[in-house]
Amino acid sequence: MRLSQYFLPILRDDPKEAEIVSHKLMLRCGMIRQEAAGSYSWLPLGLRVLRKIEQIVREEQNRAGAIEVLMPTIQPAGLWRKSGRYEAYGKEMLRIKDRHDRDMLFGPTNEEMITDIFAQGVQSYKDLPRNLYHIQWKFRDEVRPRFGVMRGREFLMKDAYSFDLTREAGQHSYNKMFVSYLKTFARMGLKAVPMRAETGPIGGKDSHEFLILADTGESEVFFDRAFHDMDWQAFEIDYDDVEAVAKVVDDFTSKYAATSEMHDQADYEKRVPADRRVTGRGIEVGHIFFFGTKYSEPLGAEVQGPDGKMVPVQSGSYGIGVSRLVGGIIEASHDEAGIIWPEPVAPFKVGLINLKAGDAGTDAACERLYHALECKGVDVLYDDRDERAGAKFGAMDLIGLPWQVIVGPRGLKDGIAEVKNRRTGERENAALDQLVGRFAR
RNA sequence: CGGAGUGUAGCGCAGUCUGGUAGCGCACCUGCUUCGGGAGCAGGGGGUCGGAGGUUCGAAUCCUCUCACUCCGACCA
Repeated sequence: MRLSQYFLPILRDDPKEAEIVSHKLMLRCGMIRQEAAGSYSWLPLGLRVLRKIEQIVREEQNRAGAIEVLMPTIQPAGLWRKSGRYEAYGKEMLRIKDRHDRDMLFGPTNEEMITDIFAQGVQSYKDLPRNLYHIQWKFRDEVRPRFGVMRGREFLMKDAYSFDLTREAGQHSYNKMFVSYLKTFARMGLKAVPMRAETGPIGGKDSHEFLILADTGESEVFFDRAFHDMDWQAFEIDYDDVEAVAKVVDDFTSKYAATSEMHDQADYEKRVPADRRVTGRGIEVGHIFFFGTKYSEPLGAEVQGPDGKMVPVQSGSYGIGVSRLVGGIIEASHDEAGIIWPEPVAPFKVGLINLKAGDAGTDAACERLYHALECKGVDVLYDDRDERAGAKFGAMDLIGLPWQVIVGPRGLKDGIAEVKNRRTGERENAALDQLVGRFAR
C-alpha cells in the first residue's frame, strides 16, 4: 500500500478524551474513530490488526477442534425467556422491538442460541463431543464504557461452546480450550496468565480468566514469578491426548495466580515464596467457563445415551475479546514514540520510507523494492509522500510496523538501504538486492 | 446509577466572568527556499460557537430547557 493513497488520518496531539495509552495511540494512528460512547468505527489500519487477531484466534480454535458458525447479532427474546436470563441480564442487555412489536435483543452472548442450534442438530451421544464457535459483534450496554476498545459497548468477541455427554468428557473440552488459549495469546506475543475466576452472570462451576500482564491493566493481580519462566511459545500438543492436555492445564493452574477478587493472601503466602511473589496489573482478554447443564436443561438440549436414556449435555463456554485484544496488545507493547506491533498482528510487516520523494534515484529504488516486496506477498506500507524525513520517521515509529526499510540518497550510492527494527531500535545496512529475500517467507 | 466536568475549524485550545466584526497553534491549500529525526518565509481556505427557545438594538458570552461526550466511584468479554 502506498501511504499517499491510503486512508491514515494521523493526529499529532493526543485527543483529550483518551486516558490510557492504547486509546491515545489508536486514535493518533487513525485506527479507530469514536461514533458514540463505547462504539467505534474501525479505520483501515485498525481493521487490519483486528482481522489479523481474528484470524489467529480462528486458526487456533479450528486446531483445537472447534467448528466455526455465525449467529446473528439480533436475537429474539424467546430463547432468553426460556433460560431465565431475559430478566436476569438486566439493563446491560440492549432490548429492542421490531415492527411487529416483537421483543428482540442485541446479543450480549450466545449460550441460548447455540444451545438451541445444537439441540436441533444433535440427538445421539455418538455425535459428541462438539464445540461450536463464532466470531461476532456483541453489544453490552455498559454503564460506563471507557478506555477505547478495551471497554466498548459494541465489541468483537469469539465465543465457543462445548457439548459433552459426561462431566469428564466436558473437562477435556474445557482443557482443550484452556491450552488453545495459551497458544492463541502466545502467537500474538502475549503472556496471558490463566487465573481462577468467579463465574459471574454466565454462571457455572469451573472458570478461568486469562490476563495479559500490563501496567495499565484494570485488574490487580497476584501471581508467582514462575509464570515468567514458563514455556509460553506455541508448544505442540495432540489435542486428542487427554492426559497431555490435562498436564498442561495442571502445570499452569498449579502455580498461584489470582485477581484481587479471588485473591487469598494466606494461600498466596503459603504457596509462593516471598521472593517470587509478584503484584501487578492485568487486562482480561479471555474467559472460560464450565457450567454443566445450566443451559442444556432449561433449553432441552438432550441426547440419547448408550443406555437409551435422554440426558442433558454438559457444556462450557469460552470467550476471547478480539477487539479488546487490539488495545491490550498496545498496552503491553509500546514506547514513548508509539506502538510496537508484534509481527503476527502487525497491520503491515514492513514500512518502506523514501527519504527523498521526488528524487529520481530514490524513487526508482523504492518503486523496485515496493513492487518486489508486494510480489512476494510481504505486507508493506510505502511512505511515498513528499514529506520531510523527520515526519516520516515519526509517523512510522508511531504506527509501529515491526520493520522499517529506509532508502535515501546517502546509502543508495553504495547500493544499500537501512533496516530498522522498531522494537529494539537496532539499525543495520542491507544491500538493496538482498532486502526482498530477507522479508519474504 | 451517584458525584464532577466539557461541548468554539480535522486535532489541541483561548475568548464566556464584564454582551459589540470569532481568534491562536498544529494540520490543510499555493509559491519560493530547504530537505537523514516532526523546517523557514510569504500568501490562502475552512467554524449556523452541540441543539431549541428566550432576554436584548445586538448573544459564543446572560436566562430556561435539551442533547452529547469525558472523568471519579459502584459494576463488567
